[in-house]
Amino acid sequence: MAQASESAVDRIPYGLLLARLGQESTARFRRALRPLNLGAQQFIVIKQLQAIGSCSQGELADALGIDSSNLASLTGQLYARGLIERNRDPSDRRRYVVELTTEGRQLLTDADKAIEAGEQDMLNALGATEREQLWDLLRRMADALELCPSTEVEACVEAAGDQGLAGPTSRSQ
Amino acid sequence: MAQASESAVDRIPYGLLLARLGQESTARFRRALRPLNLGAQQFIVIKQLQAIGSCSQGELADALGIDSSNLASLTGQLYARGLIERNRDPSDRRRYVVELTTEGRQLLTDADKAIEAGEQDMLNALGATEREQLWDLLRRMADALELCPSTEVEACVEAAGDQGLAGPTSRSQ
DNA sequence: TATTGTTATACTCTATAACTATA
DNA sequence: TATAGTTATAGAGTATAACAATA
Repeated sequence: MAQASESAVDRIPYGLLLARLGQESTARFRRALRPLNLGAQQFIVIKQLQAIGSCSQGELADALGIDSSNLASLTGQLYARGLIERNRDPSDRRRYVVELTTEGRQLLTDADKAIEAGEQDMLNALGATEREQLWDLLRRMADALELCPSTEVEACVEAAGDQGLAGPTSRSQ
Repeated sequence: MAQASESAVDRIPYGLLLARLGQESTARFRRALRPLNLGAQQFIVIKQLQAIGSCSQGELADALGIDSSNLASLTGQLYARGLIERNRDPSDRRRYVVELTTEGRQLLTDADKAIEAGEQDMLNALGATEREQLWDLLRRMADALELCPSTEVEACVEAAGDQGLAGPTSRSQ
């Protein structure tokens, strides 16, 4: 492995590239979503909710790596706007089960359109194959960090191996 | 489970993955750098400065995609702490030429060590070859967006417009 | 007592406009 | 007039602690 240890200087660290690219992406979200009166974090929350389906606020906060206290205010705003529904879990009344409403899904459709252009523009330098590569690499990083799960299962399973072990949605932590 | 509008749903968009991964990376920077009393953005600024060498604040702001008004306060803090030097460009006294000081370089060495663990942890899911792939893909995206240039040349390229000559900023490398 | 979610608060980061000093 | 940088300010995002209700 030629990890260029000659000088720690020559390369901007991965995390820095990731941080800047992420900030750029967030900025594009903000600009694109402003006409919809939707904040970047609000979008991220409902988009994630769309991906994993209904879950508790704690699970959602965990999936997004957002502090639960901050998620509380986000879900509060989304609920006030009728984009999500919140119901107490009958088996544990402390838990709030959150879920997209029809309005939420509709807005998400508009939001997806709104961010499309900026999205494509950011990927402009890469060909189709490379985009797939990038997707795969980012997804695997996110999976390993338990960030932005694609399915409800991933959201709840700790570090269960990807193969076979998918049995019951054991929720132990 | 209703097969609801999954049409455009199937995938979390690139930008969302990028945004979350970037936020995670920034969060790790913050935690790792706190003992050094260095903010994430402060680190990003001096790290970028290390990469491209001395340049004007405007060029630096442009390279990082940070608004120049915000960069002004960042460089103010860094200067107050003796991490960077600021000198007026003799040929245009409006311009501030910023540059790392010896102390700045030293702190950067410590900062690099501090973020190392979190950096590796984030890349844990990827093998050596895949890390190189990821680096290449991210770098090309950033290059196309003129973000986080690796060299001074890249940082100044966009400034090509009102120039009849390469001017005083040209410094081959 | 531990956990789910809420409120409050402080801090960091981002965006915009008004201002200065040079050009 | 236009440009480089600064200041001020409002808004968005993050981190922590204290709290209520439930388990």
